[in-house]
Amino acid sequence: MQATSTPKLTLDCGDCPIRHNAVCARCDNDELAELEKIKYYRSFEAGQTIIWSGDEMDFVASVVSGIATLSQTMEDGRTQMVGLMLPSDFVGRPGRAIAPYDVVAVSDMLTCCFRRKPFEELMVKTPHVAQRLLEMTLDELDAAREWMLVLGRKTAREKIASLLMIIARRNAALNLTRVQGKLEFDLPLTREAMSDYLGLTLETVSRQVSALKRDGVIELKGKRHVIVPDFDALVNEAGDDADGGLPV
Amino acid sequence: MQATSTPKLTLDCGDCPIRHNAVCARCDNDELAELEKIKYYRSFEAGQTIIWSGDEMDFVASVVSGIATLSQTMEDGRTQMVGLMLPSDFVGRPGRAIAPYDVVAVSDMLTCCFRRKPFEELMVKTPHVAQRLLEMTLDELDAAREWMLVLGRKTAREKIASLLMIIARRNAALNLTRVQGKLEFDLPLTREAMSDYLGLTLETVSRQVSALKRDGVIELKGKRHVIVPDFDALVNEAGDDADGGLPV
DNA sequence: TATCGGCATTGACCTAGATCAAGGGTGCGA
DNA sequence: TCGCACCCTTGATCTAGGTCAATGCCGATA
Repeated sequence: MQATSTPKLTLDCGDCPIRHNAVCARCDNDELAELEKIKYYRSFEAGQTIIWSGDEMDFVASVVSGIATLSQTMEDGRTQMVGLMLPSDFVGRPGRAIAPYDVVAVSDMLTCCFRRKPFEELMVKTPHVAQRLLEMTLDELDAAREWMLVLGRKTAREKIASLLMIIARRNAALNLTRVQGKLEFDLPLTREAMSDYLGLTLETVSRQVSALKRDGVIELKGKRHVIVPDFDALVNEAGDDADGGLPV
Repeated sequence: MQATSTPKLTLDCGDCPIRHNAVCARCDNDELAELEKIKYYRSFEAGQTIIWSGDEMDFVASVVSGIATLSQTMEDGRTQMVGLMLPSDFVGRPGRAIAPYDVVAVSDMLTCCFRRKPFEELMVKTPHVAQRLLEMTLDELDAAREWMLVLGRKTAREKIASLLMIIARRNAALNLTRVQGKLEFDLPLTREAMSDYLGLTLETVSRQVSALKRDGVIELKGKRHVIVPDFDALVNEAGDDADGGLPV
């Protein structure tokens, strides 16, 4: 966050950090050139709401860097996070104009955007985009179903362990490190955001984090930096069998 | 279930009840002919497990008639339903050989199957299949996220009401009737299956169904036939705002 | 017509997690 | 350096829903 005004953002697709994971992953050079024509970058600050549920949404976007959350809120204020959007994840849906969730930037973010209509037209012409989007959507569906088990059947302690596991895994994926033995990472979420993801209260989150720490499953440096001495022990606490389900 | 032995099952795609909703919905006649070449029908009896989680799965399928559930089970036996597959829904995933969930026939079922490899090859050639599958997958992702709110934040009573709402909606969709005012339908699920879907115990399901009945939100004929005198009242009990989120 | 097995209901009691309430850091702007 | 906003933690208490247990209701089988 060194600049408060938004600088002109440009990036050659060839140099893009998410080139090989995002919707454009399968594109050849010609297709990439087509995308390049209609893309534009947009940045958001930590805490900023990118889209409100119910708003018209005239673009779709790939997360280039930073983290966003998708969440639903009931009239009485109960809220449930339904997605954690990390670099290369795709926000928005071709063919839909109204956003069904709030999208909030949790950290400072950079997104690669496409106006919806041109993107939809382009999808018809470039099958590799549609193919990749299908693959990504199927992965997200798996992740959502995995999360249904967490929400529906796991205890508070298991829920916390499950969340830490997922964050550790994704972190490892970004850094291309193995997830086993000792590892550490920063928690990108406040206790409240964690509670919204897990269907708990923030007090319960706090208590269970303390409990895991007391039991030596994790160590904390400050509030947000987590050290996991033994990843297998954490997986065990999550109640998953050894393979840990889908590597999200 | 008049025949216990499986008769030779054939059906012309033109006469298929799910022709305009399934993965083949967008196909033109040529594409349909391609599909017709590789399709085969398979029927299952109520209660039969179609696929075990972890099993090799060499086919994908559309549900033609009947109902199936997708569910995950933890080692200690806790189980969570993660999907309810109704006519026109698609089971299996192109590009994946191992089933991640148990798939169980809840009623007698008929499915239209394709061996996985030929189907994957066909998907490359017939973009309309891939397009439709993307659309269906996006819808399922929305439904899964909607369900995350139910599992994470709703009370037992709201959960039951939400489930009844969804079943009523889907039933209406099949019969092409409006969902408003008075309506009735059969519950396709046992109390236990309902509890697996809702992340509750079967006792709680039973109690809350009784409570909704006592309060006049629903009436029961037998254990499984539900009459909803006023759909809006039910929606209200589900805690959803008037529009009720995504029409699944 | 007895009885058996699979569902469903209902009651009594218990507990995990929610709720209410009181501090405890820590960083930042004045 | 003060003080104010945010987070976060911890304690005391309450309650929704789980657990355990008994019973009811059918439809199927003999």
